[in-house]
Amino acid sequence: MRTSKGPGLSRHLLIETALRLLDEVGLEGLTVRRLAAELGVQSPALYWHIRTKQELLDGMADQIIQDAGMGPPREGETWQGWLARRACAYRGSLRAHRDGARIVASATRLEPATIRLFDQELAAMTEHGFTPGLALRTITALTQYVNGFVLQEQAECAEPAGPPQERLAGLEELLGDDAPGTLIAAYREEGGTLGEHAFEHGLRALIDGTAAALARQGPTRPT
Amino acid sequence: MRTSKGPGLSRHLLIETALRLLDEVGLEGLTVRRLAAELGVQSPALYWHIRTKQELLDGMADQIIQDAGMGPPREGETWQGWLARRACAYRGSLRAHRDGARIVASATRLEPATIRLFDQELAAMTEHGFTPGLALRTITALTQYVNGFVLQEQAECAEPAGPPQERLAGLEELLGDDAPGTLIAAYREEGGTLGEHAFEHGLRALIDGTAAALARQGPTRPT
DNA sequence: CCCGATTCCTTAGCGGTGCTAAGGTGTCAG
DNA sequence: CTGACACCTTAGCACCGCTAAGGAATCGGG
Repeated sequence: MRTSKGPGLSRHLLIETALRLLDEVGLEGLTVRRLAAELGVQSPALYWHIRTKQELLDGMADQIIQDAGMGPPREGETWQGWLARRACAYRGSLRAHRDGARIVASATRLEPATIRLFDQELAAMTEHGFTPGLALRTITALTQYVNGFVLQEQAECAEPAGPPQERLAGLEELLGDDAPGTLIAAYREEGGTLGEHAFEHGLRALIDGTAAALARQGPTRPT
Repeated sequence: MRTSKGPGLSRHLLIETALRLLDEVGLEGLTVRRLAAELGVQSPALYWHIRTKQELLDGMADQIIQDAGMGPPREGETWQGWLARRACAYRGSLRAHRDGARIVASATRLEPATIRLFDQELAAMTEHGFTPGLALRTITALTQYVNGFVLQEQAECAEPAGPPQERLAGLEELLGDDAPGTLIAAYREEGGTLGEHAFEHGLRALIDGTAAALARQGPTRPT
């Protein structure tokens, strides 16, 4: 399989290939042997570049987070606009790979570079009047919200049932015919189960609520 | 091990025992063989009562959710107070079992009874002026927020590092000494990483933001 | 130029996993 | 008494993450 000399493999190549393979076979199908085959190599070869499979998953999670292209707000951007853009970019990055949210949620340790980026974001928020603690609480809440949301999104579309109509039909016979069926009405009102509407609702609520908390804590150094 | 006659096993007993075992050995240690041993039985015996391990996990998730004791608001309770109480109860139920959030997040299907309860909650919200869609968006956002939050909480306390101090020391050498270190300041300001403060921040923000959305959508039938 | 050290991959295999096939044993209806 | 059924056992398959040991290639120092 391999053509010439040189190291051939590398930690980064493992992560890149694993992310590509993930889209094909999903998290359950992503085994060390399968990844090795994809790289034209025997499975123990991978353990020269990673200590454990979890370390590979951590690397994949870090890559997904980095790919979101987050970071401090741009010049002239309000913190509200920045947080919204950041959350959407993060969600997009999670959704860019099959089971992306599960990968990130299962990560145990992130790269120092990622944590430093994180730190810069917090620092930027303090310049907008945030206390360090409030800044941390805010992005923690936002991050966990996005994680949970995409986790659910990807869990649903992984099920065999065709998302839009079949699920609704199943619901109708589930709830008694005489039941109020508010869930069904809600499904009809929304497009599918969740979707953009639900995400933006929670996102806007979190940001607006944070603005209120910011005003509450102490309107020092407004920007 | 088993003493007498009778079926001995049952789907419900499997789930109950699995939840107890989960607290001992964690999700990684929860294997079919281990659970069978706990029940004094050979592992294939379990497959008479469940079709697959995933079905067992689904049952466990459903049990965890049921144990939260959710449901429509009490008499005289504001919907804000109800949502807050509900979210806290849900979080408590997730945290009541080791890896509880991971169990619920990995669930693919819930019992009809649980979905009906869900439907009743939505119906109650419409009586407070919510549109079915807004009601669904709201509890979806809240649920996903709690899921993500507890997932992170339980992922952290599972790590070997002593949560309070060691983590902080590790951070200090991670970020350069000359860096602003807003993260460190935030950690100091908060107790630990996350905790009650951060959870309540997001919770309050979501509820307040929902109130704004409710007022925005149409102040019909206020209560 | 040779030779030991180092890097990177191979073959073989261990203990474990979820799950299935086939067979036994008890209970109970006819 | 007997057949049917519910429930559990023994045996084992295919796969998993990971380790031990060794071989081939490369490279720096004498």
